Amino acid sequence: MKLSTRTRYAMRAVLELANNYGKGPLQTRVIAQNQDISTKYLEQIMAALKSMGLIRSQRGAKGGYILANPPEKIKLSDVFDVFEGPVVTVECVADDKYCKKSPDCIARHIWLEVQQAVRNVLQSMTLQDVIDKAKEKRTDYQI
Amino acid sequence: MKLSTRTRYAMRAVLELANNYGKGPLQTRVIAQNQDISTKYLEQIMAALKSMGLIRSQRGAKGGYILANPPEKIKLSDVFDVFEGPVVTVECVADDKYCKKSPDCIARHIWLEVQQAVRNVLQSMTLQDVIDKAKEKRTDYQI
DNA sequence: ATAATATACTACCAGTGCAGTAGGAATAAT
DNA sequence: ATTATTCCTACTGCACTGGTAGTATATTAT
Repeated sequence: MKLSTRTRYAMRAVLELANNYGKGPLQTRVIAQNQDISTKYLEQIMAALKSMGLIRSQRGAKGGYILANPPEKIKLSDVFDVFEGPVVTVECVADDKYCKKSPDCIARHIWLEVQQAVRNVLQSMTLQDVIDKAKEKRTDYQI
Repeated sequence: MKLSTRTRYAMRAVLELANNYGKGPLQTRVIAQNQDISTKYLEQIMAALKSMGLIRSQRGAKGGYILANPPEKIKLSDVFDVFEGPVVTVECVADDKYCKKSPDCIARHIWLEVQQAVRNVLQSMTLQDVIDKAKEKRTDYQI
């Protein structure tokens, strides 16, 4: 049970955008440099984030990306779901018709609890919350 | 973020063993039939569970598998870790030397919280707890 | 002994997703 | 026109997943 680099990079990228919110577009190249990621790879990740409506783009010189909504309106689960999907554990948890045993299934109940725990964490935090926490921790905070 | 069938099948298998605890060994074939899994595939899963010391085997006719410890001594996380590993989210959460940024890293903190949430659920429940919960729910409980 | 039953071990395989690399086209600012 | 940037598409190596298959070995029952 491991996160993909896509998800990790996406989270860092939107956190950078959140940190830069209100200061104009931020370029993929800059984010990639800050995070030490392949620019070309990050490009694809940004495209996915855009297609999900999480970020907006500005093409051409001095272009880049900005958050589609203010950082306090974006939950971490919104970012998480782009690549990890809404399903956290198994299909039958998301779709109770997936298996006829579902209603009585003990195993399903276990994974349901795990999933709820994860979603609780990610839905209860916004990008702004994370930025704030970092700022209060230290002035020269890193993302 | 999805569980492998290995983990799901493993959990169901040990729950069956827990349910059968004290009644002698249970065969792979029987479990596979109950759970509608390929017997050969389950064999490999059982082998892994054995190599991790979670279950014991009895070879030959009337053989099969039994739990290495009573069901109230086995946590769900013990089973989970066999295939999903101790790491739930990213390497840097398990090993703080993985990345030099770790101490100040905000992103890492997020995944750390997610991981804790998952482990809380799985470490707080034993196989016996799950069986008990199923029994109190209905008499003709299924695993 | 022998047959039947079960685990143990090893090899193999097709499909999928991951983690990129690469090249060029479209667009916007200077 | 030049430069900077997103956009789009294709490709690739590799590891993992989810199995299938065959054979060897151990144990029990007859």
